[in-house]
Amino acid sequence: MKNLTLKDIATALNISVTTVSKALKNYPDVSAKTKERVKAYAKKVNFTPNAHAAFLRTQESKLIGVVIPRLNHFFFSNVLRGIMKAAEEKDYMVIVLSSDETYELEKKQINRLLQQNVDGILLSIADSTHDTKHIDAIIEQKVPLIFFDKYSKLSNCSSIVINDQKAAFNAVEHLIKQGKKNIAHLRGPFLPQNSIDRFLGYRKALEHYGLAYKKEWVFTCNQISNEEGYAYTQEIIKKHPEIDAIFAVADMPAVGAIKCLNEHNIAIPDQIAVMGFSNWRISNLVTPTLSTVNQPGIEMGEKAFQMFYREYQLMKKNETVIFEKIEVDTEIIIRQST
Amino acid sequence: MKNLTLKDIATALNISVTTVSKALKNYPDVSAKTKERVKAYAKKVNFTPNAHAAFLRTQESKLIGVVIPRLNHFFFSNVLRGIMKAAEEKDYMVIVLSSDETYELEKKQINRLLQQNVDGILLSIADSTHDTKHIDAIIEQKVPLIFFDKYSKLSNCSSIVINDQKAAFNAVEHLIKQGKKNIAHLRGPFLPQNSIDRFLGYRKALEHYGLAYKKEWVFTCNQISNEEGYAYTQEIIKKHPEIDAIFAVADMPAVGAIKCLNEHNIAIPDQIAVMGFSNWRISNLVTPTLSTVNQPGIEMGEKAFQMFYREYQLMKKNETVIFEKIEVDTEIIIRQST
DNA sequence: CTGAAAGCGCTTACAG
DNA sequence: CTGAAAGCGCTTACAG
Repeated sequence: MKNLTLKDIATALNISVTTVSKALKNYPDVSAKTKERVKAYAKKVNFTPNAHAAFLRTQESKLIGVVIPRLNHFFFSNVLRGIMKAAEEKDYMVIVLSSDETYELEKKQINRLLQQNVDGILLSIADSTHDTKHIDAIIEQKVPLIFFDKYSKLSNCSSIVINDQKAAFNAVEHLIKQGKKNIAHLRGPFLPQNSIDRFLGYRKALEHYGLAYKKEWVFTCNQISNEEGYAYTQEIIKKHPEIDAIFAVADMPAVGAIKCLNEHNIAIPDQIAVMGFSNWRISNLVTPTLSTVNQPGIEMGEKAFQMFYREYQLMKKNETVIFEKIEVDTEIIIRQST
Repeated sequence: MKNLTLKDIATALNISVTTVSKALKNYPDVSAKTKERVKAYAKKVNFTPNAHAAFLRTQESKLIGVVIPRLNHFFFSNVLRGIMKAAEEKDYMVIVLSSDETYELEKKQINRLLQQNVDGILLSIADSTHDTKHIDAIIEQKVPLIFFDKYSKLSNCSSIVINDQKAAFNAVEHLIKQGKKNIAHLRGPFLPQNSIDRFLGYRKALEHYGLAYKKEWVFTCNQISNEEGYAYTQEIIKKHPEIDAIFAVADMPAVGAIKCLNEHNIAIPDQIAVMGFSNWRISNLVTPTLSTVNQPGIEMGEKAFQMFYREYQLMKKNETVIFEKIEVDTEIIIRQST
């Protein structure tokens, strides 16, 4: 069964293509009777307009592109779910591409999306992205661009992020209020803003509550893996017996820390409390369950799409777009480890 | 900066649109010199052809659609990664849609993809899908369709799956070889073929090794959750002290089982061994680490795309397509819990 | 209220 | 080797 066209319908009903097109789009200058005939027939033969042909005229593809650093990552999967859900409501479809955290691939994927004439691009930039020419190209082409989670401060467009600094501050504050005084930090690598911000939030909380900050208590997890969390915790036990709490940049290192503490029969949280970040599913499955910071990925995804949609509508009307910087609220999840 | 067209290039170089088009596509009947000029210029101005206009002529969108039951599911994320990776190599992009395990949404998403003129559809059907009219529509429109993981036996197309029955057989066989004799099964719900097959594999292994099958030892996890695993394990401890091993339909219930056994200080695997299924990341993070069956999601995704690509190429040449049923090998991962 | 015609940006059969 | 022209399937300004 070949795909039907307007022409097929026009021929079948013995009217013009113009009228068919107008009838299907509810133009006011078509008689109710004709509209009814056309619509009934279109439905009967299950007609769907050719999206590509329509694009050529309307310049609207009803497609957006999403570029994420990695796909099988719980947080990004959630963001993607949110995006897809919101897109669905506006009858948009989503092309998903991964940058694998590399600058080169990110650049390539953006070019592919522009070539495909997506109506907008939602991007979470790769850790290794060091310049923004490819990003500026999007903006120059007047394609709405929304950053989510990881963004470039240099680019002139909207973004939706969580306030990592504040979230980390709150997490560490919680540890302090539990009576902890010597708090170690398993931080992330130096490049993505997130891990810098979480580190800064950690420092600020210590400062705010008059606690010591010692750089020997900060350990860098370049892979953000549980293995690193495990290894550093071993080091902490051996060399820093004064430490009574660990705040990790993410749940994986925190899970590694818990594993290590369990194996050494160190009481969690009494001897050492552990706080994660992200609220991955696993945080609720380890023993003891892990206190963490919830990052509302689905909500972020939904809002990111809505931001695109708003800007796109304005752009179509040639109205000026004022860019937004939205911060989504995080939430401390208190479980057994603190 | 407006998008450039062939015409812009033609004007700039003072040659015809035809020649520009041919030069860019390396037609043999264009002089090397002209080709070079055109290509150099196109590169300089960063020209990319309009995909929609090209489609109108070629009927090739370089887009495939993927419909999965749910997105933030470790296995499907992996499949998607594999699909995207293989697609990338052939310069395809992937539209991802979720059916949320519902028949209605699955139907709708397929229609949307057909309307978008994707070159092919990769589908893992929803648990609740009970008829296949929407699927037949794909086949009728001569759009290559590949089932992955969850498929409908009724539809005439290719599929790539794991042999759940065999995988489950091997998993249970492993428990038996560890000396276990009274093996319980936390099975999945009744609808998806996977959970039926895993159950059948379990029964076959018992039968093959002359062990008792008792239906009181089989528990249905409708949500495939760790809570169910936990609750059923509690029941097992109380009412079926003879049970010395648990084989779960998936890792989550197995993790719940481990948690329950840990809390009751029941030695794993000496008193009760636990075997999961899927090799989710968590299986390596619980204590004791969970033995499980690895489902090679990435590989399945890559192959699924390649199957589509092969069929699509044949179809373009009007050659007959012989459908394939591919089974991807699973692998038993032995860790501390068995 | 209806329809003929132009045009979106490509590709390709055909002519020269 | 180059180019004029038709056509893919729509939308919409314009004429009647």
